[in-house]
Parts: sequence; C-alpha cells; structure tokens
Amino acid sequence: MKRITLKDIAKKVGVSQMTVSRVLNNRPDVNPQTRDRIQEIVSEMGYVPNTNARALKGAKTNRIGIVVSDIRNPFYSELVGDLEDIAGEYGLSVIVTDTNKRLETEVSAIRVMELNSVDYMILAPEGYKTEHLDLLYEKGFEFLSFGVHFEDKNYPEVYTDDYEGGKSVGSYFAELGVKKPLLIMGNPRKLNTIDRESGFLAGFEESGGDTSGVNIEHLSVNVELSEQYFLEKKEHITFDSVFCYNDLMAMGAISAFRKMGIQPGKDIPLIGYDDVFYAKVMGLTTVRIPIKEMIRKSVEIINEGKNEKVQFKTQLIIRETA
Amino acid sequence: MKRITLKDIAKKVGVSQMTVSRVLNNRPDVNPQTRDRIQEIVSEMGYVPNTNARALKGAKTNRIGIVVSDIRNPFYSELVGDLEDIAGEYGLSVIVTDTNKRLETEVSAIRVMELNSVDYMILAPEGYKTEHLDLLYEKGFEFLSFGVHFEDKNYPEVYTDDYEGGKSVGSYFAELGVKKPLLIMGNPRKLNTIDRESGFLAGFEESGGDTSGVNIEHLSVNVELSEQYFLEKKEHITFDSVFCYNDLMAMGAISAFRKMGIQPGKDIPLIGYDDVFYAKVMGLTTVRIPIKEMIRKSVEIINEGKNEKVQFKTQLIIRETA
DNA sequence: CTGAAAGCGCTAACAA
DNA sequence: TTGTTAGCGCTTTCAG
Repeated sequence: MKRITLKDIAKKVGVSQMTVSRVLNNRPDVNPQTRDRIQEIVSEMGYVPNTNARALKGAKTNRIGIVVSDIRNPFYSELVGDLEDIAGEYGLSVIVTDTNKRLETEVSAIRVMELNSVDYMILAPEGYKTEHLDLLYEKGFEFLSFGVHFEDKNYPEVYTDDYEGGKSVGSYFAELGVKKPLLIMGNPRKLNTIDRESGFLAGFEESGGDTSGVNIEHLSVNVELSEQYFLEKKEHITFDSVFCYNDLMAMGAISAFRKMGIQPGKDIPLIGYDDVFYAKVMGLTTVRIPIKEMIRKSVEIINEGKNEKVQFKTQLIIRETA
Repeated sequence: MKRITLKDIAKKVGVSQMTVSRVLNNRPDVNPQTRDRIQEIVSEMGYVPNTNARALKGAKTNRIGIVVSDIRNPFYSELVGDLEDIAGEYGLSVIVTDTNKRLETEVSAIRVMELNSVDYMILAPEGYKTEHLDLLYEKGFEFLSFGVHFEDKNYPEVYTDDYEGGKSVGSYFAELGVKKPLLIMGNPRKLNTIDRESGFLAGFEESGGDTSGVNIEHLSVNVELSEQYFLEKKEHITFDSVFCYNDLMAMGAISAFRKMGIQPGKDIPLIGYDDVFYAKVMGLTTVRIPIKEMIRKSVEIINEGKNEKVQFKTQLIIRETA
C-alpha cells in the first residue's frame, strides 16, 4: 500500500516538492498556471497529505481530542456526535477517549491524546479533581473544560449554570405542592452535584417549599444502581416526587417504577437532567443542556485560540413525567 | 511545550539513541543493566514516544479506526465503548468517525482514517453498497466489515445471522397466535433488512402463521419517523403486533403507543432488534446481538492479522413488550 | 551488545 | 515565482 507523496506529484508535474507544498497549503506565491497543473495532478493521483510528517515538523495535525467519562451515556454520545459534525465543518478529525468514569483512566486518556498529538483537547472531566487539568495546563497543552466550572482556574471553559438548573426544578416541585422530594444525586464532591442540589433547595424554598421534607441520596451515576435503589424501597416509599442527577438515573427510576406499578407523572412526578434524546422518547421531564450550541462555541474557541469561560443557560422541559 | 525525545534520554543516560530505542521496543539485545538505567530515566522524565515519527518510518501507529453510521444510536455508542475498552487492553487508540448515515460521508470518513494513518479500520457500513469497500481492498488497506455479510467478498467480517434473528421473531409471533404482524423495516436494499425480513417470514410460516397477514413498511432508520408513522395510523390500526428493524425504531413505536394509550405487551406485542442498553430499561423484547463478544473477536482478528469471516448467533430476549 | 548513518514526508528558511 | 537545504523524532541497516 504505497501512498502517493509530494515527491511523486513533483516528479510528474516537473517541479520541486516545495512548489507542490505551496499549492497544497494555499500559499499565494505560485504561478497560477503551475498551480492549476499541480491541482489537477493532485486530484488525479488521489494524493492525501501525510499528517504524521506534518506533525513531525511541528505543524498542526487538525486533530482534536475529546475525553468523556462514558461514551455509552447518551449525553456523551450526543456530545461526540455533535462534535464530529461541527469539527467536520472545520476540517478537523476527532479522537475520542472514554475514561469509564475513573480518574486514573482520565490520566491515561490524556496520554492517548498526547500520543496522537492532537492540537486541542476537550475535557468533560469527572468534576471534582483538577490535578490533571493543572498538570496539562503547566505542560502547555491546549484544552478546554466542558461542562464543569472552576472559578479560580484560568483555562477556557464551556459550561452550564447547574445551580439555576437545579433551582428551576426546586421551584417547579414547590409549585406542584410536593412535600417530600427525593433527590438521587451523584458523587457529593462533584461540583455538578453540589450545584444541582443546592440550586434545588434554594428554588424549593423560594417557591414556598419546606426543605425539611427533602431527602437526598448520593449514588454512583448508573442506571442499574438507581433502579436497584428504588426496587429496594418498594415497601416503604417515603417520597412523593423524584429529581435525578441526570436522565440516566431517571431512566433507572422509570424502569423500577414500571416494575413496581408506579406511573411516573401520574403517581409520582419525576424529573431528570440533560435532556438526552431518549428523554423525549420516554416523555421524561428534564432540564435541557444545550449541547449543540455549547459544542459549536467550543469549536469556535478552539479555532480562534480564545481563552474564555462561557456559561450557557439550562431550560426546564416539561413532559409527561412531571 | 517541548516534548522529551529519544535524544534527551540518550544524552542523559550517556548512550546512543539507538540503545534507548531498543529498550523502548523491548528488543532482547541490550545489556540488562543498561536497560534498567534507561527505563528508570524514561519514566523519570515522563517520556512519551512520538507516534508521528514512528508512523513516518512506516511502523505501526497503534491506532485503529472505526466508522459507524450514527454514533448517537446506542447500538453504535455501545459498540464504540466496547471497542475503546478492549482496544485499550491491547494498547491501541481508537479513532471514531460518524457518517450520519450517508454514503458520501462514508467515503470521507475513510479519508479521515487515511489522514490519521490508522493501522486498521472497522467498518460498520450502511450495508448495500460495496464500492468503497472494494476500493479500500484494492488500495491495500486493512479493514474488517462489521455487522454486514457479503458472501462473495473476501475481506474479513464479523457479523450476525440476521436471517436466524428474524426467524426467531417470526416463530415467536406465530406461537403467540398473532395474525397481522406489521414489520417496520429499514432500507429495502440493505442486506440486514432483507435478511431480517425474509427470516421473519420463514419463521412465521414454519410455526404455522399465515404470511398473507403480514404487512411490511420500509422507513429510514430513525426514531422520529417510526413514531410519526404510528401516530398517523392512529385511527386505522390494521396490525395486531409489531416487529421493528431495530430498537431505535421500536422506541419510536413505544413513544407513539404511549401517546395513543396503547400498552405494548399488553395490547400489542412489540419486538425490536439489537438489544441496546435502553431496551432493558424499557422492558423491550428484542433480538440480542452480542456486541462485546463480536468486538473482542474483531480486535483479535486485527491483532493477529487473520482473514476470516466469523458469524455470531443472535438470541431472542423476551421482556415485557411481547 | 552498541553505535553511526540514512531516510520516512513534509515545511521553514534561505537562495536564486 | 521557484528551488535547495536542513531537520522534525524515530527506526532500519549495517558496522563495529
């Protein structure tokens, strides 16, 4: 499988490699006729530049990496899908790595990115440790933190206001007249958890709810664990409404409820978070995170080399489950 | 951001680059003491080999590419997730590309793989055109076709027996005593469609069903289209059971049924295909494709440079919807 | 067991 | 406007 190289083109056209290189890189200083001839041969021979050689010279690889915690979570697969679409518009390739929700692998995921010399990384980190981000920053890697906000760090970020997101659910529950909401949250050290939770409490109280009736449970973010939690509570249900950390955990609740003969929405209001595609399919009330817009902004930041922190707004989407 | 190179290590240890290279590539012909010293310095300095330089020399990049038609489809995101996990065990990086279900982009996806000089590609093709596979084959690329079987082509494949899969559903429906099954299938030129469909008919007939009662509809593979189809039929339901091309389309049916007040399983048996994770969450009866085993086999084929066609068996998983 | 030299494909810097 | 030279980091080949 011999690939066509610059040299092959140069020989065929009868010019130097350099002239071909100039044409390929759209440099202005080439005779228009030579340019045309070269372009013709290039497409005729189906030349594809060797990114490795380019990278070796220190040029851009046009590869961007994304590190997500679990590609199987539709939130992330939608994220990756959107990134693929938008990066494609800019002629960028995407390299994906999954950390399986573990921090150690987050470090090795970053190593994969280094191995493949991506120009830029998008990190959707687990959210409460920043050592590896700091390390990356010190090493001079270009990256952007997606979905989590660290006030005191000065790397670029694209994230949502989780406090407001939680608040919208708290208020809505209070307006519904709910007395004993159960919050199924994630790791209590995650900033996302903290924000959604405290936002909820603030919103609930502000709209007239009594926060002493609120119960909070912290689980690993996982459909099965969430389902199991509810199944175990079967006999002693002490809540009259449920707010889950994300749609995945809400799906666990739906699954358990179906087995328990509880109809979400009719019997017990249930709200998730993220607004993944399946939330719509299942009629799940949830808090929408505008992924596509956020990714578009991210690629823009990457492309223009900006260093900004951009916050997006969430939106409560009311469907059948609440 | 200066990266540590072989030269840096060599200088520090006081040997030639070559010796360091030998150690890094686990060559036997190095003095054990020298080896130890080098390994120590390597990890001390946090050396990461430059894959680009390696690739330039024609060595392996340890990158494998996967081209899927829609990363947002949980079938594919699970596929990618499993591939990441298993490839990771082998020290391989994964490059993902999404074709948005269009063939043109399937060609450009392959170009991305070429650009990134992957050692091997896994193609989960759209399934009825083979030109680009043939092209790839002629060009000498190493790849494997995942999920689709072309009898007369001689590239490696890992696929399932869709005819048998469809048959198991046909038989089951016949045993259920169903009279007018509706099949919501995909593009009628896709081999997967053809096999699932003809398998169904064969199974239905074999188990005593009357195939003249069977209705077949071909739609683009898409949740919304499927949902819409059922919503439009609201007033004139002419079927007493439904078999969908995949779980995604079955979810569209579930969504529509919920709005129509139909309970799948109770009122109308509904069966999907793939057994994506959410099928379990939703209690959907479906045909299981053993993705993880198939991916493991694929990586094995890749790793050992085999050229075989391996067929996996599907399994009907009975849950609440049928 | 170890090293020196050459070259993979490309582009930056300089020369013509 | 075009060409020449050098070198990115690595590994292969051939000599020690």
